[in-house]
Amino acid sequence: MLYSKKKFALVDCNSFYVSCERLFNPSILKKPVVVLSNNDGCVISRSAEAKNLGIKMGEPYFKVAKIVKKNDVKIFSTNFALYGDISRRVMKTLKQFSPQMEVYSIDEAFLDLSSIKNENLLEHAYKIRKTILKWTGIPTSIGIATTKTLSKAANYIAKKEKSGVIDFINSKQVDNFLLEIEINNVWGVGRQLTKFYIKNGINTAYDLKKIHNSWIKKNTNVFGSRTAMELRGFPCISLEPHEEKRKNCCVSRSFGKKVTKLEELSEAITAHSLNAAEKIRLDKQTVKKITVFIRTSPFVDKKNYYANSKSIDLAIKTNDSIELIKQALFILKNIYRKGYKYQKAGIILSGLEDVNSYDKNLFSKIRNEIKREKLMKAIDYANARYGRNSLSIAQAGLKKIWSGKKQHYSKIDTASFRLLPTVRI
DNA sequence: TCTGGGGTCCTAGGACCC
DNA sequence: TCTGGGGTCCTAGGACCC
Repeated sequence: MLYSKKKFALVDCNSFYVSCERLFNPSILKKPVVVLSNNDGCVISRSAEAKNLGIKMGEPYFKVAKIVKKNDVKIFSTNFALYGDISRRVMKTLKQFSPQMEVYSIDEAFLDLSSIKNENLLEHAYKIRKTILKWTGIPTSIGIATTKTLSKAANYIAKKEKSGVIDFINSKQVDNFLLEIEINNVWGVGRQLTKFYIKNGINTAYDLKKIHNSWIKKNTNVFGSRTAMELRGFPCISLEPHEEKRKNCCVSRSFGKKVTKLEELSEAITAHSLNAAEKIRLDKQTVKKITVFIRTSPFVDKKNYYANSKSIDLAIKTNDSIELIKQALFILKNIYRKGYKYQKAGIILSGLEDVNSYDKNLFSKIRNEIKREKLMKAIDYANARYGRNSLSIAQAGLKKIWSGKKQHYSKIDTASFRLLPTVRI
């Protein structure tokens, strides 16, 4: 045998962000609900009822405002602290069903079910769904197959089934299911590949499965041929159970209203630098390279579009907020141009490394290094204890006129007693 | 008026070396 | 001053994911 038969399950939470909001707000249970991205910009999660109204994923809010109003669609701004917390509960529960598990995103995970007998797979999946729903309140869909790509495909079909589970391993109609999946909904096929495939008459997952391997190899990259092989049942992508530390860390936001002044951009970049520094300290990492970028809106006034970014390689790796801010503001001054209406700014920390590999060298410029480390620890502690940005630095600004809109925030914080819902009897 | 944010991986091309 | 082939490493940009 060329390979060992694996069995994968992809467990995916249904309309995850919406489901999280529903947990604390039963009045929106059977109603159309959407969750908006930062700054209330785009739709990033939709309930089944909202999908049926024709509201599309990723659509700008202002384009669906009419439908929203007409159908009394309930709107929520993002509450990532809440979604992250619920996600951890779901993953913890899932882990009981297979220690070999890969948390793939905030709302989905691959499980290795190779040890389960074929005839028991369905029953096992139902049990997983039932337990997750009972313990966390979150509805899920499960797809089972011999490769990750096929389990994604099975999951896609499962989302439309009442049972919420599709098992390709025991099914004789896999090809029929694959015919139902448009090529752009295949895992690993994005916008560019979709265009190319459709031009060549490949319109469904089934078409991609049936196309000659030599053609795929000649015309696409390794990604393309991997996807096609996986659709045929040859595993090319393995389970990655270890949670690896991130290699880059980006913090960026678009502004609530357009920003023109360097001072305002500086405030935003300072705030983003603080958040990024805190994130990498939490992971016990240091950074080698800082990039700062700013841009105007790519949608309005295209003639006056301006976007720029620059990087600095640090002489010495650090995770010190004050040092990072200093460098970031230096870059910002360098790329800032007067007379533009800026829409977004951000900072990227790359070349992240573990603190242990932290090597002090001759160019160390941070004086009182021990003191500064203690200061950073104090800031991190205060912000963990009293909420993000409880302790900041003055440079980040207090008014924050650049900060985004959050008009429909649910104000649920599972880590705060103050915000617990009250029950009146 | 209003168009998200945070990641990973691959690839082509340049710099450098022998 | 000119000549060639072949290798590695790094980086920026693109494509993809949720």
